[in-house]
Amino acid sequence: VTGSGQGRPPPPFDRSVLRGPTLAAAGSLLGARLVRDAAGDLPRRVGRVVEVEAYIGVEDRASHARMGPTPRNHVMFGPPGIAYVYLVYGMHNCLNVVTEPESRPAAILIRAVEPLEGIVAMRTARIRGRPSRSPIADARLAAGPGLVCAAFDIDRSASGVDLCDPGSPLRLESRPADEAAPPTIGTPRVGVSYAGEPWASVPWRLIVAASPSLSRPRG
DNA sequence: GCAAAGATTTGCT
DNA sequence: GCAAATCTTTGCC
Repeated sequence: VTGSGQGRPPPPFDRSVLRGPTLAAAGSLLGARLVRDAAGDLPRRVGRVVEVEAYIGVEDRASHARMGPTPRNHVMFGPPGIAYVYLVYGMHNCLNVVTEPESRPAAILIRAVEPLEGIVAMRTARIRGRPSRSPIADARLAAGPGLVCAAFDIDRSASGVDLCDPGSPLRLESRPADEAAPPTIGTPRVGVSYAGEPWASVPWRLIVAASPSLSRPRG
């Protein structure tokens, strides 16, 4: 029905892209939107994906899938488009998007998003339960894998959620058609030196180079 | 059954 | 620049 306000909602992220090669999917994910629907007092939160990391196959010694299916990582061995959320260092949650066909374990870690909507809600979620001293700049609200989950209220209960389902309160949406694909570059992944070579050095961290919301270590 | 390290973030030296 | 916070998962006995 035309003229009835918003028009039809944006399409969810294309699952067939996620079913394909993980590095290509990771490139397509840059510029996409991470969306958390409004809930209670909190309005809708939207962020533009600007930093991701690929973890591909059991042979990738940096991947949680390297030891085969376990209670923690079994989602990685399932169908593409599903969220894999884990707890790291006993305190930070990290959000991944499962890729490639079922039984082939691979995932893309969402390392940083640029806040677009619901910035107040993101700041509220970041500060909740901790007396923050210095103020947080808008662009830095989700500038790291643990911070993305904190700003969007994502924890392990979201593991298994279908991020390509338009009805999911937490989901991915495609980059708007009127927005150009951002220039991107690849760099080594962060915090995986334990994996040894070549896994510690492969340039599977993809970033929107010009973004002010990249995670801290590199820019 | 226990010890060790981890796909991080923050605050202090 | 470095170490603490904090707890789950993994590896080895």
